[in-house]
Amino acid sequence: MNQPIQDHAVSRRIERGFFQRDPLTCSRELIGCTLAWKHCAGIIVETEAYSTINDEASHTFVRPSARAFVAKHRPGAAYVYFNYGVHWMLNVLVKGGSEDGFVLFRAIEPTRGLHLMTRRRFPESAPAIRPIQALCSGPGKLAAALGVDSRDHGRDLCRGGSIGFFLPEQPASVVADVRIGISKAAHLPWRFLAAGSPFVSVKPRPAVS
DNA sequence: ACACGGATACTA
DNA sequence: AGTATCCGTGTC
Repeated sequence: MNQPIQDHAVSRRIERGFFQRDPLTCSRELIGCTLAWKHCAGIIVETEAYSTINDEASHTFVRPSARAFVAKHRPGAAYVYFNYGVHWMLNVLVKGGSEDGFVLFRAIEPTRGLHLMTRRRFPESAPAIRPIQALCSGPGKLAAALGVDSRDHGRDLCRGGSIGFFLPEQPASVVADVRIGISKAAHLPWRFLAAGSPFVSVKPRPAVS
């Protein structure tokens, strides 16, 4: 259990240049990649894109502090914030392409550190059979399972070590859908999911034909 | 359907 | 200071 990242995976580590592109491209291409976070890891199965350009749902639209964050950090920096007084949200800054913005991580398929993630998510519970599909099936769940909090705000996710992103053996099949849980600019199809994955927060609505 | 709960950025 | 808003989850 808790095996370190394999050598072949290390060679597939995503470098900073990956995040020097626009939010939509990064959000789409991160689907199927592995997010490694210390002793835990999972396959990214759901993301959302937020842009600093004409996106009312982005923090940068109304928060000077978010705009300052974009200005001060390099692409690949973690943007972490507390929402609804309850949950931490993990984003990564993308910067230097046609548009700057963020990718919000909404769900991963857990692959490593399952016991640790389960303990973090259900600290008071006795060991019980939990549906693994629901362990990281939402941005708040994901951050809680990985132990993400304010200390990770601004962290460089491209420095190597036990935290980082890794390309899959082969590209995933990706589906696009509208973003979830937002009150503004909710019609934009900027949510990306691994096709058919049971580990997502909300299944995509069927495509209209 | 609803309670839970804090950071941020307003108004004054 | 007080108020409005917010990219959610679990339980009712």
